[in-house]
Order: sequence, then structure tokens, then C-alpha cells
Amino acid sequence: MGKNISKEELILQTAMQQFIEKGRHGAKMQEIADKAGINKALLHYYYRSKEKLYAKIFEFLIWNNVSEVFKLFEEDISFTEFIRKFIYSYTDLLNKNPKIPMFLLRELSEGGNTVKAVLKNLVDSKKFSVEKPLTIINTAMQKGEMVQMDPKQFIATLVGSCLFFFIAEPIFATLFIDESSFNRDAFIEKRKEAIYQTILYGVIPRGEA
Amino acid sequence: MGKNISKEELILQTAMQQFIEKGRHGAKMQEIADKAGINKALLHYYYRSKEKLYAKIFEFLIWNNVSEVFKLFEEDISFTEFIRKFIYSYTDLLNKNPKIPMFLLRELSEGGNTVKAVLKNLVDSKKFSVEKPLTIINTAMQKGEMVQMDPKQFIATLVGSCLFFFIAEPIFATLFIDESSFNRDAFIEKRKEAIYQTILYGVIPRGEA
DNA sequence: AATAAGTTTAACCAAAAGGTTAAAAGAAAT
DNA sequence: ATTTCTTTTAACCTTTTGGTTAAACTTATT
Repeated sequence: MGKNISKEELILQTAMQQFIEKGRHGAKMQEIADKAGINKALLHYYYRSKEKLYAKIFEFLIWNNVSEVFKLFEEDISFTEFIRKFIYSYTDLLNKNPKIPMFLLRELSEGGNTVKAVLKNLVDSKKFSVEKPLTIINTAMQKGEMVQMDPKQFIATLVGSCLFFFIAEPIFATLFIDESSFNRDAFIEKRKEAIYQTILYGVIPRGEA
Repeated sequence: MGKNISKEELILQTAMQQFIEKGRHGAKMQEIADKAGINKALLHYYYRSKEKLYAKIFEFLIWNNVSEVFKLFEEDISFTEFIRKFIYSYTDLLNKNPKIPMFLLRELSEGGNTVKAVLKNLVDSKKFSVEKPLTIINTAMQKGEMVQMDPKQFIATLVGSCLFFFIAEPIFATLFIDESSFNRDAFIEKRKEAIYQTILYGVIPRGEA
């Protein structure tokens, strides 16, 4: 583990883990301090209050993740290649930190003042152009590479399919997976291809190979 | 509002709302009492502790919802009709109480002892047969009505597509929807058909109309 | 070496939150 | 009517938790 990390940074990292795991109310300042191996007063020395610490972390995570997702819309590739690339890359992104999506969605759902303020900021920045993904989809429809469909509906299906396993893993695994023979990594790998096949053939014009 | 409701039931309903909205840690006993218009001691008189109250509610909600979903696998209809029916009914189910899915998934993610115990109970009861949905899908594949695919992958795509909007509405709406012209109910109605079209053509053998 | 500035801690504090109690109020049984 | 049992409350208690403080310790500055 990094030894050259400052206490300030160590607190942030540890707090992030705790907030991600337990949420805004479930995470406790004392526990963060203990896990980081430092005195609780240091948390306040560097970040003033729990709310401010939480805000910093939530803001960091949502900006980071939203921008990573929007980056996936930037590449200039064919429509089918875009679908494939998006599914594969987004799944990898989710799998890199599998608890972050639930954290973000949970906090967004709860939607207190801090969350609202961060979200407003994010929108007002105009850094995340909705035009790009919409254009990709609309162009594909114009070119006849995709059936007619509200782009928002398409995006919801695409993202929802990728997201599901990471959001619902506990109940999904409990109900459908017999642990002895389950290889999580392999399942996720196969997940990508399954989503790709389903969505690709689900939206390209019927009768095309 | 119902006047003939017992205090015991009133507490349960009010607590349910609060837990759903704010989660296990976010909900407060005092606030539940206030919202129900009764003394806080009554909560303990009827339910002993916050944890027990929470357990009762979580147990009720997960049993109820899991069983409602599994009911959708019971009907004896054609494969394409099954897909259609599942998507339409499950979306309606989600929309009836749009905050419950996030509550359940959130709590399942956090997964404390109470949650684990309830979940173990649910599995051990064997009341929810995984065989049924798996059989529907396997049979369709045998009959050549569906391409070859791990049934678990198919279910993940199906459920994930339906779930997404209700789990991610705050951020999805913020990013993609301009409020002035958005009709939520209409979007959900169109959502059903969009999912149906995508998944149906995504999994039936290529070249079929 | 002395001093000043920043860092870290142990000990406290105050507010919030879960939980208890004893008594009052209401309903049921005699 | 009186007693008994259940329901409901106000007041109180205890623990948890976020936050503060003053002093000790480090590190830079002169």
C-alpha cells in the first residue's frame, strides 16, 4: 500500500470506501477515522464536517463517472461498432468499481440538498453533451442502420442491461446462481457478448444478418 | 384516508414510507412517530426496536415483490407472448410503487445481518421456483424460437431493461429529459413497447419477422 | 538553538436518536 | 360501579455520534 500518501488523501480514500459501502447515513466519522488509523479530529481539521466530506466525495464520484460514460460516446466509429464498444467498455468500467453505481443511484434517489446542488452544477457546466449520443442514434436511424425508436428508449435499454448485474448482484445471485460452480468474472465476460447480441439484433432492421 | 386503521397498522405503513424513502439509517423513529401522529413509545410498544420494525418491513416488501415477479413466470403462454406479458406487467408493477425497487436493492447491497437472515429464509422456503423461468427459456431454445443463450443472461437483460428507468430516474431525467415537454406516464408506456421490440428481435432467430 | 507554523491527539461537549418507565386514559370484564 | 387489562402518553435515560478544544508533537524558518 502507498506509504507516501498524505493524511488528507488517506482520509478521502477511506471515507470514500465507507460512504460507498454504507451510504451517507450509514457511514460514521469515528469508523472512518479508525479505518484510516488516525484521530477523528483530523477529519474535521481537513474537511470541517461530515456533510462537506460527503459532498466532496459525491461530487468527485459523480463527475468522474458521468464523464467516463460520456467519453464512450466520443469515438467516431460505425453504429454497430459503437454498440459493441459501449457495452464492453461500460461493463468494464462498472466492474472496476462494482459498488459505485449503487452508491451513486442510491444517493441520487435520496436526493438531499447537497446532491441537488452537485447535480445542478454538473448540468450547468454543460460539459456533458447529450447531443453526441442522440446524434449517433439519430444518424443510425436516418441511414437505415437502426429501426425507428426514441433514442432515450434505446439508451435506457442499453445502459439498463449493462447496469443490472452490478446493481442487483446480491438478489440475482441468491436466486439464480448456485455458488459452487459460479465464476463471476466469466459471467461478466459472457454478459458483454449476450447484451451485444441481444441489443444489436434488437435494433437493427429485421432481416439483416 | 382510512379512519378504521389500527395504530399498529398505521405505524407499519408510516414506517414503510419512511424506510423506503430514506433507508434503514436515514429513517428516524421520532420522525415516523410524528408522521403517524402518535407517541414514539408506541413504536416500541408494538415493535420493540427499530431493527425489528425494519426487519418486518423489509421482509414484507421483499417477499411481496419477489413473489409478484415470480407469478409472472407462471402463465402458460407462447414464448413471444411471455416476453411481452412479462415486460408489460413487470413495468406496471414497478410503476405502482416506483421507489420500492431502489429500496430493496439498496438494502440488499448493504446486506446487514437482518437482510441476510430474511434472504436465507426466502431461499430456504423454496417458494420461488427458479426452474419455471429457466424452463420457459430453455424450452424456447429447444423449439428454435430463441437463439442459444444462457437463460440467466437473458433474464438479466430483460429485468435490467425494465428496471433501469425506475432505478436511475433522477440522473436519467436530469441528463436526457427537458422537463417542460416530458410526459412521464407516456414515456413509461412507450418504454414497454421499446423494450419488447428490442428484446424480442434481439433473441428470436435472425431472419424471422 | 529558538521560534513559528502546521499537524495530530486525547479528552470533552452537545445534540441527536433509540429506548424505557411510570402514570394516565380507555376499553373490557366482573 | 368496580376492577382488570390494554393502549397511549409525557418525561426521562443511555448510547451514539458529529463536532470542539487545548495541549503535545513535528516540521519548517530564522
